[in-house]
Amino acid sequence: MELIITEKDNAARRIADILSGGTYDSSREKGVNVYEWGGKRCVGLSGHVVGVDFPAEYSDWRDVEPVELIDASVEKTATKENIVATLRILSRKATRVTIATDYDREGELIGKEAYDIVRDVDDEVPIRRVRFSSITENEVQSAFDEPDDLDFDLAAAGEARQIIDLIWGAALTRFLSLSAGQLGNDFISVGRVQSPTLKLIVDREREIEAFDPETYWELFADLQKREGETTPFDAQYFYRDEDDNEAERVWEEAAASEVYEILAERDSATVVDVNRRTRTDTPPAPFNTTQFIRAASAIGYSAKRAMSIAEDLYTAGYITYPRTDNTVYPDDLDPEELLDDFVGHPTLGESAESLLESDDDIVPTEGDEETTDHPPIHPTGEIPSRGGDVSDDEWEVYELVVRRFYATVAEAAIWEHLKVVTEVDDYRLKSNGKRLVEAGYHDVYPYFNSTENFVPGVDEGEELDLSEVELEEKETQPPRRYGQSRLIETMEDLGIGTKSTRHNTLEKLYDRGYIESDPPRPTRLAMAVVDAAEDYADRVVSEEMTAQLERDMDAIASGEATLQDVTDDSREMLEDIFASLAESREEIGDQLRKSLKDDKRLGPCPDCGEDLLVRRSRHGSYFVGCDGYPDCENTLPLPSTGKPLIMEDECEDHGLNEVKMLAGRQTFVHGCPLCKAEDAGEGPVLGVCPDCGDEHDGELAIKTLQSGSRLVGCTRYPDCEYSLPLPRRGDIEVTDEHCEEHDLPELVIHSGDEPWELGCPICNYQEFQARESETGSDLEALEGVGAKTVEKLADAGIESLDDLTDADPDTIAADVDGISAERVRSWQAKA
DNA sequence: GCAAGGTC
Repeated sequence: MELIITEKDNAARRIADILSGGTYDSSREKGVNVYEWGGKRCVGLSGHVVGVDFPAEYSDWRDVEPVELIDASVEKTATKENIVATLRILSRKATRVTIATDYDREGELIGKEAYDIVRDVDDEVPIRRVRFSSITENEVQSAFDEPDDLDFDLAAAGEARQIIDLIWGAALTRFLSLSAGQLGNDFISVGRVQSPTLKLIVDREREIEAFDPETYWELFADLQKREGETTPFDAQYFYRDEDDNEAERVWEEAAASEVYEILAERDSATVVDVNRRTRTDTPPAPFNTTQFIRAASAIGYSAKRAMSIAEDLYTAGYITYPRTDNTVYPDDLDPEELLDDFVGHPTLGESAESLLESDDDIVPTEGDEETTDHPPIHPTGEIPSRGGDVSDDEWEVYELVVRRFYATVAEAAIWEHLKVVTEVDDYRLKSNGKRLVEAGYHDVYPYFNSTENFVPGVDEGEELDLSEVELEEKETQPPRRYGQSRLIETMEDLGIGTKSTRHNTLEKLYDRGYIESDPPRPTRLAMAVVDAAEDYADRVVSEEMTAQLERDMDAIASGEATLQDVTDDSREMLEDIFASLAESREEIGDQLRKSLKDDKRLGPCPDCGEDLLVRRSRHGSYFVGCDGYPDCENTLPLPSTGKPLIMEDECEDHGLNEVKMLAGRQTFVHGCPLCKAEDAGEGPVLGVCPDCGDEHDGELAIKTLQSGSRLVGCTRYPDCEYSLPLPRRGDIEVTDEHCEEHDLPELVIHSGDEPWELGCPICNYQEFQARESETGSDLEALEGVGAKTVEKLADAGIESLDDLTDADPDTIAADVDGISAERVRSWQAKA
């Protein structure tokens, strides 16, 4: 019995299909698919099934000095126990083992992990390795015809990376977290990839903060031919600067006005130069992961969402593997054959047909990167049905992948650029026109900007009408923040992270409270962490650490160095860092704590002048409290939905930062909490609060929230969160009748023609609850939905079955971890 | 409860 081991289930199934000619049987062993045919079994791992970690005695952060981690042993433990167990069982029956993991460094390491598991069971069975860069009949067959051995040096290079990342990451993360007293969920993390990425964002923010805008002026006018093509076109004033370059910006107002006065007086300009040239606009290269994310982001998908959709499309068999560095199609991809699959399709067919009609041979474009891992992302030829197999969003991303493939086999586009220079007295104007002469690939790939800019044909010496002269005052702008896809591209350029992890790294920075919003903006904590790292552990925020590691890994892979050499050197370097870090522990901790507080600061407390901070109550709800507490007890409420984000805008009346509530698609701007509190106001007091009245004299009052909805709540909110619901509409009348049981006035609601008696608000609520529990309605009633899921959904703004049925499953899946669009759809069907 | 790298 031969056992074939692949990196993932999907690959296992496809290899079984190819090698068995479609005759394999599949079964499940401990939840793992096993494919079997004629004396062979094939099983897929799930990437790494073992991971590195320190022994258990190092696990309590408070018991261990971070520096001790440097020399702690590093163990491998199973992280996917069912797969490891299955592998052990299958190995016992194997007479030969073939490792068929992905053809890259990490694949070699994953293969070595499988090798160790097999060897642990059987130290004799022959183990061989096959390598192929795409799972196609030809590649797989020839790989199995010429098997090779596992490359232990290459795997060791990967292991060195694991060890170095763990030791540096864990030791420095624990050091910073301990120094700032941030244990538990809010630890302060550092790592070889996340920290240089964070530094990119922080450095840009520093530039923005240091930016000093300068005023300048630009002049524009309209020109028009006197006969023929008389549509007006734009012209802009320019001059020659000291270096004899063309410049449009005028830095002195007086100079700008002088030009303006002259131009405004004149009504004609003379053409002094006409320059026409054509430019070839070559079609884009095939998609690797980074370029795919970039293109998807241009049509409105976040990196996370784009990858999640791509993974779904891949799993369903519509596109190839979405994690790849490769931008060169493999030889066995036949573009004509793939185009043929789309012929006749109602929306994708026409483009494919036009490409097939071309007389020239189809030669796909190539990017700079050619790797052995996987082919560039392209459609498989299996076409999903829109609205049936895939949602609208998934279709949009699928179409992008299809059209990108079209673009790579399409003709270049041709542009004609026309530059016209005109003269008015001594002043010059220029007009830049561009026209798409041959649309080429733009016809099949409409995602790039192909707008034309009209400038008519003119002759030198021709007189043109001049009108609409305008002088515009402008300011130089600070550099723009990096967008998510720009960050991922920059990471790739710097060589940090991998195709599979870059987008996750950004998510991690969000989770750790280092960045907020989109495009990401760093928090004060992020700036303090980068500051501290720059001062004491510069390596960990520099891309140079990865560059050095890559060199070291190459040395291990080529046999010039050993894993031991490299990890020893790295440990020594970290020892040095800790030597200087130790003395500054308190100073660093102070700085981090201060920035943590800065991230919560809204502005001055109107009562005492200390800082108002966003805080969290014991019950988990957010509110605004004073830093002067307990001397100052000033508090302000925040809405109960979502997580507060402090915005840059400040309230003019109170000098407080405005607050935005992040709740997935129900995200909204709350504004200045003090303004809101003043607007909302408290209505009449009804009676004693049943929760805290005895102890703290809390009273129940009718309150109007910023959303316009009303409730009966305790005057001591947020310290006391007791509340009762009130109807959305109608005027509330407080009657003289009192409920004997609760000693509260009965309420009457006036809306429409008939007033209705709500009665005592407590009785009313109890009756409501009784009805609720009878019908057993709402989210928890759904099968497979527990309290935890309800909580997750609430964070995304889904609080009832009604919300759920109205929501878009894909958006929910993108917003909430661990909930798939598929699951949401099944709930919607049941609801 | 630390990293980064696979994969879902």
